[in-house]
Amino acid sequence: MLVSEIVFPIHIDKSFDYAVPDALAERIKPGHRVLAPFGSRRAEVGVVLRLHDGSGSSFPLEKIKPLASLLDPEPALTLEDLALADWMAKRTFCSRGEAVFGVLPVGRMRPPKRSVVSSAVRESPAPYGAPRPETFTADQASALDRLLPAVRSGGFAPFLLQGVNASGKTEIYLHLIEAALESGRTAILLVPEIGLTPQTEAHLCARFGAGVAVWHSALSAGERWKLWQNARAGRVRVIAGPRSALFLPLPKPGLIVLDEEHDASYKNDSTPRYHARDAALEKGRLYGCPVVLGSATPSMESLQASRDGRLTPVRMPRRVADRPFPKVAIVDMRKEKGWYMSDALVNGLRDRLSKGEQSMLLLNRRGFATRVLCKVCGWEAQCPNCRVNLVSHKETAPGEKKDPSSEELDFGGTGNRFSPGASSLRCHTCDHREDFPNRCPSCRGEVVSFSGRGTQRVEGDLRLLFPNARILRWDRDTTQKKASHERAFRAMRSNEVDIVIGTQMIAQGLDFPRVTLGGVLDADSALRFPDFRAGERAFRLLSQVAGRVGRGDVSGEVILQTRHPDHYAVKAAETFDYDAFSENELAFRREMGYPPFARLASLLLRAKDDGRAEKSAETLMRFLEDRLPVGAQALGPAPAFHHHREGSAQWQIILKAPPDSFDRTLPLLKEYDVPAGVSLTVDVDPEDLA
DNA sequence: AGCACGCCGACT
DNA sequence: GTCGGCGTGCTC
Repeated sequence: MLVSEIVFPIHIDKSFDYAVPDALAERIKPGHRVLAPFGSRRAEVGVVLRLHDGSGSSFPLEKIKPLASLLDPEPALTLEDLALADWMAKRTFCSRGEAVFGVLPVGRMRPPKRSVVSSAVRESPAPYGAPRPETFTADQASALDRLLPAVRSGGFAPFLLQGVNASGKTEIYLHLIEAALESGRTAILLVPEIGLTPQTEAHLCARFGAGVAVWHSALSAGERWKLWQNARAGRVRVIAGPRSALFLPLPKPGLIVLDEEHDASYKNDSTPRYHARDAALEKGRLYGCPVVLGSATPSMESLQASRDGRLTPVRMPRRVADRPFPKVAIVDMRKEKGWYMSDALVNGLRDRLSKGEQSMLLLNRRGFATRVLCKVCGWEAQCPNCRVNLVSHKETAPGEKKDPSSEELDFGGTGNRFSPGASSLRCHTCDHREDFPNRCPSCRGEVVSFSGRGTQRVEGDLRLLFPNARILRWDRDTTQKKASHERAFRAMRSNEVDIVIGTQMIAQGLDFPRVTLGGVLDADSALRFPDFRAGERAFRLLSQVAGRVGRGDVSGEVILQTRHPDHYAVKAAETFDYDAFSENELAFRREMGYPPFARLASLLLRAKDDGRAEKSAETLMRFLEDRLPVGAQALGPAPAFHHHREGSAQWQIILKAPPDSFDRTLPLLKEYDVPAGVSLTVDVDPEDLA
């Protein structure tokens, strides 16, 4: 009897044996998607791991059921993909089934009834594509000398391309992609979640025309399916997209590029919690193709890997056209009396307005006021689920706007008058929403007040300060709709904006040549985060803002407002000195035993009842302490950063072990029985410790 | 992960 | 008296 070993996308680490009907026996292969009866479910999607004659089956053969059907004519996964899933299951501590479906972005989709006929993958090249440059800078030329031979000859080769902002990394990527295509292979370009700018897309289309596809997270199921089919049929030669684009089935991959490799969005935030950087390297190893990690400010992990010889370093230290770095001014806010905008910043804004140049302000908090409280009794608005501060948001009153489709890009004067009636309170952790209270819910007093400042409030202040300026707010609230990113981008490029105020998302990768002033309103916000990566994130944020400024012909200026002007991350950002920063940072990580000199796993125990969660964490702690290999530590248990979340309580244990013993530490968890009513989440190599 | 089976509270 | 809460146990 022919028996197939099937996995399902479920959290148990088991495979299930099914009999293969004779009609399928000839066609079925490992990697095939199948439909099979599973428990009470009539037809569940599973994937074939292997086929055997049944003699090795651990399940009584007389009890096995037959498969219902094959879902696709050909296997959805190659043997290499299955190997990649095996790697992922071990690496991220998930089940094989979860990993298999993790490397299959169309996993549970059913093929449409009518077969998908597809022509061009992508419409005509977009408008502002750059022509292929005739010459390269010296840095670009020497980088290509190192990278091109690896792409042309094929075979696994891992690189770290460290190029300062505006050193011309994108051009290197395009050139390498071209080389991969010329040798008859395909290329994958990974970008951060919000990092695929219309520019990059346009560059790719202009250069490679049809055959370029973009894997958006916003694609509909049908579009995903179609793109996946097109990729496997060989109609896609270049794919660009966020982390899951890595798993599109391009035949003969010849190059994987991971741009902004330091970016936290490469870590998948649900099971399987893989890091696309590690997965890309593993895929390159399995398929035999070069992998290029690019960044202006590499992660400490990749930097250390390049020092250990696990990545080949390639550096581009100079900006194109020897464009000068912007002048960076650090403003010590402890010496500023009064307002959150320093005189230097206000004067800078006024100056750019008079010259018709653009300014960009960064504040890492959206909404209006970050805290809402009662001045009489001290009550403070908190999320009922998460017990974190609720943030007030001004809502657009119905009827206030004539054209609802343009409401998120509002250049009109809504003013700064705060009207509680048109406000809501929102939880930024779980998205709980409620109305702004007219009276204090606790003491019925009328003086409900607010403090702290988000982008919405700054936007209002700017409108009061500069009534004639065209101001654009750019954050998650204003870019919820599909086209709004693109529209904001075009508004900036076509000079319809004088001042843009936004969160993180404006600091990344965008190229606005007219911006000559950058301001970071609160440079310390990243430093305050209780995490060992706080310094790294702060330095990167500051240098990213600086990198957005002065990209045109006019040189730029950056103002960093801080209360820690002497912090090494701030000092290093002042002089664009990644090397100085990373020396300090690596020394700190080594001393404290943090990554990259150790590996971490965050263990989260969650239960309805706080006491039960705590107790189970203590039990797990004792279990681990009795079994940990030398050098490994378990820290905690402590209330998790988000102690209360969606009605449950969470306790956390941090596992910490030197890289060589980490792999022996993790499997201990398999032997631990999680008590009833408690759930254990394991996040290996967490990007943040929450 | 789902989904069914199985034992205790507030409603027609 | 039922409808339904979610604890727990199983899926080839």
